[in-house]
Amino acid sequence: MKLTSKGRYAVMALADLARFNSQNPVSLRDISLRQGISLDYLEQIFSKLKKNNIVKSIRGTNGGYILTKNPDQIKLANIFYAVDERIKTVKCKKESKKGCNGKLAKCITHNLWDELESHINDFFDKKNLGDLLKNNFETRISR
Amino acid sequence: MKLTSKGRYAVMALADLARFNSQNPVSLRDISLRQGISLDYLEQIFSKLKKNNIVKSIRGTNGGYILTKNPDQIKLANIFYAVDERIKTVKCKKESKKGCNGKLAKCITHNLWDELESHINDFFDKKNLGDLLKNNFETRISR
DNA sequence: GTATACTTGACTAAAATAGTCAGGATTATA
DNA sequence: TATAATCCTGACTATTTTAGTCAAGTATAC
Repeated sequence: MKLTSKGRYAVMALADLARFNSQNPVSLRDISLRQGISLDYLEQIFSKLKKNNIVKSIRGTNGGYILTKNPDQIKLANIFYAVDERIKTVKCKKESKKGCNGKLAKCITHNLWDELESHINDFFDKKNLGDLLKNNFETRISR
Repeated sequence: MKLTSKGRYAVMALADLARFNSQNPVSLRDISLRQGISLDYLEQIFSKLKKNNIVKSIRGTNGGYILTKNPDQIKLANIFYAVDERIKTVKCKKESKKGCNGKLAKCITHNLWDELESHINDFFDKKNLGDLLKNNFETRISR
């Protein structure tokens, strides 16, 4: 299973982008300062986000990044997928036609992980960037 | 997030134990051979399972391990907890009274991880060893 | 008393993660 | 047209985690 800071950073950065995104591009430098994420690391992450068509870039002075879609249309699952956060539970090493680890049948845990995996994928498939912003706002006004 | 082979091995080994457990203790050597898991590694794992009162041990020749309870009473959540597989999603490093990363508010992803965490915990809380054995049996007769 | 099995703690190799660093390309604007 | 702000790319590295291995026991059945 893999679910690490890279995915979290990606979501944080995109949420930041969505909030300060009013037509004008937002620079990674700004995101870096606001979110406390290393600029160099952000560059790595945004390179992947761009390849996956989640953001587009504008170079040069006053350049930066812009979301390609409405925040409501960007699923968290898409984001994780883009930065290589595969929701992968541990697999049996030598799965073959025979089964797991060369045994006759699938190992007893096999279906279990598959089931968990789809659970988590569903979770992220149902949430989009817009939800996150809305949720955050609600939390803030509720105190 | 952490969900690795150690947890999988623990579940596999305990399922094996449950199947071949007819009053008589089952040795780690047998489990090791049947499941293809290193004996030394199993010893580490069972040391934790014993501390957490999931199995009891019988030393000496013909010794081995026995489940302390009925398989139906052993939740997978208990097993993972025992072997230190915490279902921990990535946390914000410097969470303080102020919030995350020294910012004023909680970071926007904060609630998200909490929510995912309880989702996964629920999943493992609802499943027990007995379910797993039953499920595996059903799978096998259904083909 | 010997083989079988549990017990314990330290050690280690490999992989993954979380960055860092260096250099380059593009563009606004002064 | 020079310069600063950006994006862009790939290689490098330190740290942590994972998945073991190894060694030296102790207890017990036979």
